[in-house]
Amino acid sequence: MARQDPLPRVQMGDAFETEWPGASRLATECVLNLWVLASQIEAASQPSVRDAGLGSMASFNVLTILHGAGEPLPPSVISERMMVTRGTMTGILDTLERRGLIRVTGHPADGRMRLVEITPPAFDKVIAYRKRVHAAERRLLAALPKTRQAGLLKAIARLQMAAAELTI
Amino acid sequence: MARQDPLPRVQMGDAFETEWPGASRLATECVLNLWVLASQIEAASQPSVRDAGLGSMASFNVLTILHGAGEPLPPSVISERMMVTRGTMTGILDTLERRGLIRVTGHPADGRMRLVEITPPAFDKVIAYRKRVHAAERRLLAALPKTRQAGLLKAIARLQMAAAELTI
DNA sequence: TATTGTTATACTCTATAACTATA
DNA sequence: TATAGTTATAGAGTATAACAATA
Repeated sequence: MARQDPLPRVQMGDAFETEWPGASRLATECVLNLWVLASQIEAASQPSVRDAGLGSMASFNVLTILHGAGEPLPPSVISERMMVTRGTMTGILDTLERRGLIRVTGHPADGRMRLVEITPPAFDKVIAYRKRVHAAERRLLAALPKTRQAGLLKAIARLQMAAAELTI
Repeated sequence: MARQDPLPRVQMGDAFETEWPGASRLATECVLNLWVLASQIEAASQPSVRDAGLGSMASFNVLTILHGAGEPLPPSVISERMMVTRGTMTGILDTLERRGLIRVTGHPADGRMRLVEITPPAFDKVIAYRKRVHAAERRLLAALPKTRQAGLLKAIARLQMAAAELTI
């Protein structure tokens, strides 16, 4: 009787838990293979983001945040959501502006702030690209039955909560 | 009766599937929150890798590959496993050598190749760091009962197989 | 001819620290 | 004083393309 379950990419040896006292083989394999899967998805995304005229992943993240917000945002808000410094954000926004993907204006109420706005061409590109992304997401998750998808999402939600206090 | 299940960080609106024909809300939420979780883990790892004297994430990946291989490897093998070009690998190895974490020697059989070896101090640092990592992995996964952990790993394995052919 | 590694070049992202302008 | 943004500086990682050495 042959094995039917697929094997994860990264597997620890049988002696893992004796070699590493205090470690859990199952936990380590979960984390490592989660990271491998995320890398696979990012590797598939990166070229397509570039080909769609949306620049790099960091640039695309800014556009996604602006698109999701539905309104112009100040750089400080974007830098907080992306967990980068304000200085880093200035550089990313410079790149985006040079490519014509955003427009930066002054804040009407607070002279210290600026407002970042997605341009119409960039908006259209984001729409077109998201169509392809959502279709790809559906194809990918089709590897799991719906009930397993729901279970996966629930597990991820629990891990997100735990990861918020994770220290290494 | 209050809700007990944790909610994922990223949630699509109720109208998602009508706004994006061909999309699956569940699939999109799975992929996005998987990416958020991976980002959380990476954000927690990055400073600790640096503090452990192991440089950046790319440097640490090289050391992990060498540590796991248990023998010196040529740069071309490492660059393939990390999915970066040979030119990029030259730069990463330069950084590692400057920090005294690797040693590079000539290949005894093929004059075109070189062999990259982890240094004893780097080896010790990797051991010490992995102890902490494996303990953190166990703490993180403790958010799920063992049977859920096993189900998660199986789901990840299936998605890895599907992701290998993913095009966006 | 094919492969391995290096170099030159360029770009993006990243952080820290000092600075200006505004609140 | 505190906040928002920019600039200067530095460094890491990334790719492409051309190149030398070796197989």
